[in-house]
Amino acid sequence: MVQNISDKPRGRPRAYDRPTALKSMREPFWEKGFSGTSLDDLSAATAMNRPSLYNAFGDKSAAFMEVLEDYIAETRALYVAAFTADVPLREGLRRVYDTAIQIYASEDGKGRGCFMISAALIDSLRDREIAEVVLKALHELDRAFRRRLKIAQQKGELSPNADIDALATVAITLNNTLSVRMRAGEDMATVRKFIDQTIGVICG
Amino acid sequence: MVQNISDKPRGRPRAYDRPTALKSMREPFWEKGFSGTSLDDLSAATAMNRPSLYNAFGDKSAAFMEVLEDYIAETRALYVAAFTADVPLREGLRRVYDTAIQIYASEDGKGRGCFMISAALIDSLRDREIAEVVLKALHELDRAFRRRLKIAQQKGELSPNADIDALATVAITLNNTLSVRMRAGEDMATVRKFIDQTIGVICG
DNA sequence: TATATTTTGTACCATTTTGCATAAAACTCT
DNA sequence: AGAGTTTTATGCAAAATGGTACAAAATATA
Repeated sequence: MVQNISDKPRGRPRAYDRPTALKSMREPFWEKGFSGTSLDDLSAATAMNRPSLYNAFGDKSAAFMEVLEDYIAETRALYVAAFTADVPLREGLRRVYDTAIQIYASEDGKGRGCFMISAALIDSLRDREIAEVVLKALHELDRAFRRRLKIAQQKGELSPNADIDALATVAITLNNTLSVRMRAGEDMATVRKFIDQTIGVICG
Repeated sequence: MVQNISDKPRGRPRAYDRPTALKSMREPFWEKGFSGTSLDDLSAATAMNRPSLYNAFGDKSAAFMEVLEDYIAETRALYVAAFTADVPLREGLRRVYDTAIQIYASEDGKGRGCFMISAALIDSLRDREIAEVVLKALHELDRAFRRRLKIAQQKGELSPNADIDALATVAITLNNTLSVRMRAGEDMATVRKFIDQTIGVICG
């Protein structure tokens, strides 16, 4: 018997929206990391009380993993849009890095970096699953950069002799560095200069 | 009146060596971060009891700052040695990255990344002083890369037309990325490939 | 309206954590 | 040897934290 999604469930209706709560938990985790975030922080961020949190997401560790995976899924879509835009390579790369910058900056303008790199990796030694999920997502981005440069080469935007994988590595390392620098509070002029310089090296 | 360093102090002698204790505290902080490390962890790592820790380093926050600054001072010396070696650029860059890899790998072979990037930056939003210290140290490394490439250009190892600052940025972003990837458990073959590829792009 | 069901809100418990108080220990100086 | 000084060791108090029990609230169904 399949549960009809439109059936209203039996008991008291939930006061929270699960996807919204996930995004709300992202904030304290992003700012303070797993260990630095208390259940009270999560409770305050989501406006849910503790038992509801447990019922919805399990313990703190499970909640963090789900927030991490939700972040990856959400940002993947943003990156894909930038990577698949049918524009010249220079403009394409710029869109990818603009996407990164937008993700890595919090709404108040303060940089906080990539959630994976800035907030999740600290626990990669304690929790192997975190390391695996993050590494897999990083590799997915790596492949996207390589694909993008290969397409550019096929279109004649890059020399047929160019070492595409090596240039992709240059593009990849910038992306990881953007996270590090924005979390460290690097001024945006420097960040943009890094981007311009790297695109210059890649596109010649 | 200047205190004679050879004078034995008056009371019960310390059972710990301050610099050694600093390095011991580095381990749990590196692995678990500031929030994830308890005073019991520090006590166990240093074999000092709590009151001695307080007397020697102040509270946990002050201890972390001192560990961070000690790490920066120690690794600075290692990097300087690599940067100032009188060898061809390719070899010089390789030595710098070999230094980084050695620092970023723990003794049991598991990668843990740069202490600043992997362990300190998570608290950069909470503690502005951490952000400032880390950013300053990153900039110092940035300048070292630029200087090294400038020297190579003067020696004719790089084209007079080459955009040295742009190439330095490529070198810099690899270094930051090495930390990220090693913390994420990237396999060393991939890490070394990143290095080879980046050196290839810089040195042509 | 009564009952079953699910969520919410309050309160609570056990553990961990930070920080400190106090006395014993180990040393120097007189 | 005795007094003075500094560190160590034990232990404790207050607060924070993770997790849960339980009754009240809100809904669908009979």
